[in-house]
Amino acid sequence: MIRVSIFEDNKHLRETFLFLLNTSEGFTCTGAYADCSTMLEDIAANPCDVVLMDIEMPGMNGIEATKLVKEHFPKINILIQTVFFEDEYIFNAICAGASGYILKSTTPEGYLDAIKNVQSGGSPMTPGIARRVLELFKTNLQPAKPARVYDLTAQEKKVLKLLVEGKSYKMIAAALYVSFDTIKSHISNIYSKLHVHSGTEAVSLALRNKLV
Amino acid sequence: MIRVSIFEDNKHLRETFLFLLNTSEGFTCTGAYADCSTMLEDIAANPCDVVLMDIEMPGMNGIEATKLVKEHFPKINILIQTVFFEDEYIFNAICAGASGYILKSTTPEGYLDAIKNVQSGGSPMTPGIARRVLELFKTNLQPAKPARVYDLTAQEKKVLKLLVEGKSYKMIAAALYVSFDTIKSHISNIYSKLHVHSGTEAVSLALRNKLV
DNA sequence: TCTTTTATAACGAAAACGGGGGAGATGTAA
DNA sequence: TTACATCTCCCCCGTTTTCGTTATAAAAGA
Repeated sequence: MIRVSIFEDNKHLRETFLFLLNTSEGFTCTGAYADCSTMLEDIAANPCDVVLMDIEMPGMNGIEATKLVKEHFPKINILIQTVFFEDEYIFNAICAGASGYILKSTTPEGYLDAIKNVQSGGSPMTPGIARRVLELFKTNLQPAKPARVYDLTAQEKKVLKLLVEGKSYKMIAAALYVSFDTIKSHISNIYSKLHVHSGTEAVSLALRNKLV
Repeated sequence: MIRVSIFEDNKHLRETFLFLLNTSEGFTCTGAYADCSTMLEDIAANPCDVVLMDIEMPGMNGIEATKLVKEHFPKINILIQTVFFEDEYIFNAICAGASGYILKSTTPEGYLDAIKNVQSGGSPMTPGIARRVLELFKTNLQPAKPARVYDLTAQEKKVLKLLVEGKSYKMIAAALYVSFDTIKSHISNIYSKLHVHSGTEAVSLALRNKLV
């Protein structure tokens, strides 16, 4: 039995979902709300597994609400449903922690499938949405990696990592249980391998090239 | 009629797909190949709408192949199918231009649905894969990341930028046409605003939070 | 108007850093 | 075996950075 909470400002739609869930095998609706003003209390009072979240709502919108729910109830799977097919929304919804994103043009069976899907660890998306997600993924996250290793040894990588964390030579020495001079020696070697001449340069290069 | 090319090294699977496609309404298989050695010529000789691509193949792997196909035939939709449920593969496949990613555990009907889906502009993904994609999306691509501005002034931002580029105080002073002591002063202010106590820490924080 | 912020600049001292050399103890590869 | 690389440590030396404090003029805000 999947417990679902509904946040949807349109009365007709909200009651349609409520009816659909309560008359379908394996689903139960634990709450249907018109806005998110008392959302956290509502969910706390009526626990659920999945939240069906509208984006466009008076007061707090569905994306902000998603973020909040995820902060307080990280285990709840949130299924966004909207009429908006826009990158900005998709992008923000995903980053807010939504696990699925479907359009309101979805059929009732599609809704139930999506809820089942999201609850079993999937991420249902209207086909076109999924394509947009991949496009966003590709364009925003291009090169994957230059993957150059610069031939740093294991110890040197540890030292570089600590350096990137802002540690001083002294602190790095303490952290690795070796002497100050050993760290100096390692760092000197790191600099020559990375072709840099200062800690700031090394950190910059390391972070830009994802060496750490 | 959706024209499909198959790249799959397993003979049994390859022939199964071939049979499935040629006996299903609305599909036709224009070629079934065991490797990608002559892939571009194969596709040029037998045009298709969708490529069903295996990842693990002798010689060129499916991800490299995907990249190549997309370069030469950008309109072809590529559906990756594999036994591997690994972030690294998913990530690279998407970046290579794949439009769908399904596991080989998918049913025959699932395959046909996926092919139809990918051809009509969707991005079919095995439920768990979709979830992984969203996770990767979220972790690799923090939302625009305004986060905190730390109230750095314009001049301080310039100084920080130069610091991140690995410049020394002296070089920064020269670059901004001010005195060495002025830079000392700015950097001191930057550190206190950023709550750091060294250049490496400042650079690290600046890059991580995309302040520059 | 008065106050605050910003950018500029200076001095001094302690701490940290960067570069140079050398050297012994490993373990592995040729 | 002889190399080679790695990790460890030490010394010296000069430079750079960090952290104080102080101060002035300009700009912006109340």
